[in-house]
Amino acid sequence: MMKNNIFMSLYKDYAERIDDGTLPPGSKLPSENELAATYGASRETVRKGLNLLAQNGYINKVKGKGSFVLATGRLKFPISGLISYKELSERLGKPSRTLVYTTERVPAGDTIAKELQIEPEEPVWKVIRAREIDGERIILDIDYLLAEVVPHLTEDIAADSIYHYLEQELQLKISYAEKVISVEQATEQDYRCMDLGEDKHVVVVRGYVHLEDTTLFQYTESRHRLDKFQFVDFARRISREN
Amino acid sequence: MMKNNIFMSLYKDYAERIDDGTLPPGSKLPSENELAATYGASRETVRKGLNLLAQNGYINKVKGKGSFVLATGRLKFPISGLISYKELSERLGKPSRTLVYTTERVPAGDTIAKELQIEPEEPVWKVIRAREIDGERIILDIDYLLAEVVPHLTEDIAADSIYHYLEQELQLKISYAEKVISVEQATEQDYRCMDLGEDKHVVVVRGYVHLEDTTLFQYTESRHRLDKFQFVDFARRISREN
DNA sequence: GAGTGGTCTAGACCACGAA
DNA sequence: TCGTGGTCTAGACCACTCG
Repeated sequence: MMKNNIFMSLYKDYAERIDDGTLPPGSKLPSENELAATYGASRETVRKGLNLLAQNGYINKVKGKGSFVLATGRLKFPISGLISYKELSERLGKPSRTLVYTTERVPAGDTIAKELQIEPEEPVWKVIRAREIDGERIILDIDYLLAEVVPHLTEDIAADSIYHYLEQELQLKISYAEKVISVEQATEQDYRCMDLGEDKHVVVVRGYVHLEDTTLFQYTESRHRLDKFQFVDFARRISREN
Repeated sequence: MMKNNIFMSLYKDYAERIDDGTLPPGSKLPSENELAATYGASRETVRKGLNLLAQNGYINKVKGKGSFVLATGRLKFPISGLISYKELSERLGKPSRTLVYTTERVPAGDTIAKELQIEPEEPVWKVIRAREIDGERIILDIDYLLAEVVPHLTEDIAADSIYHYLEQELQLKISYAEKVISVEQATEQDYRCMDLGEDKHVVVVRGYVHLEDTTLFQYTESRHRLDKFQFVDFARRISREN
């Protein structure tokens, strides 16, 4: 059951030590040769792990000098990338609650069918949840999942973590997602299900989630209150040499 | 002068063919062994190039089947990642113009000194530019660059591309950036320098850009009109084994 | 079973930084 | 010069898909 990738072990070892502050920003990691020795692995394998750390903003590699821990983690508590709300809130460690408004199996309908690229009659699971932080309903998540892929769903699962259920119970392999962030007029539903102030707008994060075989199986609208919305992105520059 | 990385050539070859539609979504790429043969390279080297394509949302790799072109590119015209406005507008192909309001060398001042983690007296270049698309000033970019790193700057450079100047002329190695997206009240300056409608808010993208040696040398505020703002993100799920 | 991608190895040569 | 990371190789074994 355990996965024994050496490079993934190395990645997790160091990601953890950097996250919890054992390795403070500016620290120097052991050289690739040293790591190869301590992990009993080849240098190329060590490099795979280190490159993963670099991509995710944990370290910076400098030719001739070594690998160094970045300070990014300090303000990394918000998030980019493909992560579930449960995983996120666990990292934040803030008092947080999920209110489930809807968990029902319905035909997709024209609008959603277009987003999921299916027929309007096709059955989907429709889940509506509000995320309450510090006593205010800040985020409204509206999820649509292909019923063909996810045959069963309950309010209890929706209240906990749908992703956890999909990956652990159904053994689905979630591969990648496209997200589009924009700002739109608040709807009637937004006013009803969230604690909006006077703002007429909400930030909308649309997510299109795909399985390993590229099946588009989930469409999500995550609607955020303007004043509480924040999105953090870490980006490396691709070399522009000719 | 030319950089001859084999894996980078492969990446650029296929990125281009996917961008321009020569390879439509769903197409199957040659197998890794075939690519190794045609590029006269080892399989590991080919895999480096393919993994880059996968990370950037061009392809999806499936064990036992092959690598396939994703449809993501179709709605990829907006952007995530670390890319200059000039590179972006060239991809979009829309009529676009840059208005330079300010190009001056000044002491950082308290606010900017804090963002750039320097002393308030330290000199910085302050550049203010509006981006006009379809005849409307949609984006207001306010850049601060360490004068110690960038000794000279002109309005002509600001009107063209600062990044191009930094990388090509000054040979600076831009490595990574953190971006934070949020929504804030529009300022007096926003109203003066942009064509805002009735909206009281703007989307603010703060960027902290670092060199290879992790020097923080640029702080940017990119202020966008609500109704024109869009941010696209491609994310792969990190395996959650264990 | 043949073909595919995923992981790993034990070497090699290079470019860069520091002493 | 020596240690560092960057690139590359030629092979190996595995897990998966498909006919």
